[in-house]
Amino acid sequence: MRDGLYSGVISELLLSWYDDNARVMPWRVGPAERAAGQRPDPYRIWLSEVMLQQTTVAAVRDYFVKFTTLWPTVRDLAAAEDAEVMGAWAGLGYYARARNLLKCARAVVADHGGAFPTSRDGLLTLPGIGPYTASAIAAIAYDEAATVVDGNVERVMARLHDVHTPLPAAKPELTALATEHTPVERAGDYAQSVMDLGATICTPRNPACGICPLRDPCAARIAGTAPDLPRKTPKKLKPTRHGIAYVVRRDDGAWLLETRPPKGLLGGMLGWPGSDWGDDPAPAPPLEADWTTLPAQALHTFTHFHLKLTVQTATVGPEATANRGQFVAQDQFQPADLPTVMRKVFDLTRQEPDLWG
DNA sequence: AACCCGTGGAG
DNA sequence: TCTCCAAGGGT
Repeated sequence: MRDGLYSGVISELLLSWYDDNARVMPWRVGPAERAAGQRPDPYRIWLSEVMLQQTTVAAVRDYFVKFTTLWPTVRDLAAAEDAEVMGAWAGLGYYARARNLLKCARAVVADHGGAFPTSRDGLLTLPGIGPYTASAIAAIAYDEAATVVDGNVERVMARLHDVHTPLPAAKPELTALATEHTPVERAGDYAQSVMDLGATICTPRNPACGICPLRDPCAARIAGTAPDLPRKTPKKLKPTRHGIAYVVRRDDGAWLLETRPPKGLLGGMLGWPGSDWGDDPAPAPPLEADWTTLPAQALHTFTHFHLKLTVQTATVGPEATANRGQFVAQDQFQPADLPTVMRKVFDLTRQEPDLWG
């Protein structure tokens, strides 16, 4: 072991800290329930871990409660309609997760008798479960000594060992270090302890080294480099794309909406018909109408580009037919089912009091 | 391997 | 305001 940091020392410090400081979350089994012999439900662990991919605990909490209330078991989820699940996921982002969530639930029911595989390798075969999530479920739900490597673990390892290699090149090195520290016993608690530490003490900015359980062995704290680690290769700047969104309302109150193609950006989600998004896309109105252009644009930033959407509106008669999408009755449309950029478009139309007559 | 894929909060 | 970024996976 490099740096003289024996794995047992680190995991013991972290587990001891975790026993007193574990955060309370709806998907966690607390100490009292654990003492009573209760084990984590693999379905709930899986659901929480998928929701937590690149997403904060605060953002996930309400969605987790909603999903487990609507669908208490993996069989319930597997039997749900696609549109129901996509609508329930709306607002949480990274919608491929929701598509894979359904695929995975249905695979668990169809191919595994309704029970999740109990090993990391078995979990890895399922859609939406990658190296991190497979390790997390195996460790937390089944006590397998799998090593969990997420952004928190990478940051803690980079600081503990003062690794200056920038990410993502440093990933193999940080993974190896994390593996050396993973204990055979309580691997699930250990994994959660590192992630809790990263979320509350070993934070990206202004780490609280003074109260850190690893302050003594931490090489970066000793070197004074902790706030600057991990280093990262600079990322590209985001271009700005433009587009037109068309909001059509029929006399009877119905809205013209479309389900977007199943792959790519916002795949499978509900949205307003529109042009392509690019440098100067061609207009693509879904029907012939007397269009009104709203004074304000909808502004939204995705992972890799900014978007400025011009919003055009029209009211049409009962006989109107569109070349795209379908009319949805007023009482069957809920703005909460829209991804955020589409909800912003909707909100802009609500700011025009005289718009719909 | 590099790129694609959302969102809201923190500073 | 703007940048960073959070319990990544798929392709």
